Amino acid sequence: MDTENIHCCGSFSERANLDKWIERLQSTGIKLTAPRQAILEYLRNQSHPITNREIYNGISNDCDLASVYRSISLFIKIGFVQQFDFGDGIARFELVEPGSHSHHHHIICNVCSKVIELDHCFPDSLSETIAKHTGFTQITHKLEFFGLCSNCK
Amino acid sequence: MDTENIHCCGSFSERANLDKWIERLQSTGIKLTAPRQAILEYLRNQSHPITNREIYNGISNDCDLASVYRSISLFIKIGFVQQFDFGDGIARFELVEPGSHSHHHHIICNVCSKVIELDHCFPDSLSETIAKHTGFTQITHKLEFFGLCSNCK
DNA sequence: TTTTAATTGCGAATGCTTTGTAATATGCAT
DNA sequence: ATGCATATTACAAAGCATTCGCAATTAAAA
Repeated sequence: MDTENIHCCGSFSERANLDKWIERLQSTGIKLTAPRQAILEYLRNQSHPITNREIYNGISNDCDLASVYRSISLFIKIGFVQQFDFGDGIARFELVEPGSHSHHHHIICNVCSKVIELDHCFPDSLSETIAKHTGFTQITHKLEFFGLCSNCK
Repeated sequence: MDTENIHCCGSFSERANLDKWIERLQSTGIKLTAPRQAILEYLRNQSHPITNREIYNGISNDCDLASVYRSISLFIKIGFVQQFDFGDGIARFELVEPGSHSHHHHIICNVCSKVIELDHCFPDSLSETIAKHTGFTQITHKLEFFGLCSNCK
């Protein structure tokens, strides 16, 4: 067992943070189950998008893989989780911290798959131009960057 | 059968255009086979990215599905074809017209899946900023827009 | 025409994801 | 606390895009 994790998960503020997620979950009317708690807690400790299988491996005996898929779908539906696509055919997921600036993108190294979170994005005027030009409304976008990280160049 | 296609495929300039692709293919040293010709010709008549299965259905008895996958991979490797990802887990492909402005994106209707090609993109300065900020080099990006088209709104 | 190597078709396998179902656990009312 | 109605789970199997192995075929060079 890993002392860093003992410290991390045992601290007061971290525990309080998890409780907030549990409260939010219960306020939606859906049931609080052991798998959902385990998944939320595991997601909370990640700094990059992770796959369903990574979640499953991370919480191992606590939950079946199919239940991870179902829980994640549910979390997306209620806005707890955001899906990202790094172009390798495997969906990745990240917790959406309430109140934070959740809109962001990533840059992924083509060689070692290192991921860095980005706050950068293009100005809204681009979407507005596209709206005018195409007649589309409620425009969203998926944007990810790729390249060679400083270690692999 | 569709008169528009008869006109399109039978015209002199269109035939010349196909011949150009065949010449380019042969100049790379790889073999000119019936499946590859059929796939190139089918791709040439599309105005939006299409899936491997759509190609297979479009050329039907001329080629096995596995060969479509293999040919498309090859075409990507030699720069004839570009891959796009619309977020539904099915890869889509488009012919790269030589000499044309090939870098572009799409906007896809969330309801009816209508696709419109876009020339719009953000300025290079964004990638440069990200390069400075992350230390990454050779930065590329994947960008697609989503929304409600004028028919579905 | 012969030769050689690339390419194909076919079937099977892979890997991510979804679904059906009987058993179980949750939240609520009592 | 206890029982009930229902959501949720584990497990197994299926679905679907994609890849792979291999013998038969075909294109291009000799």
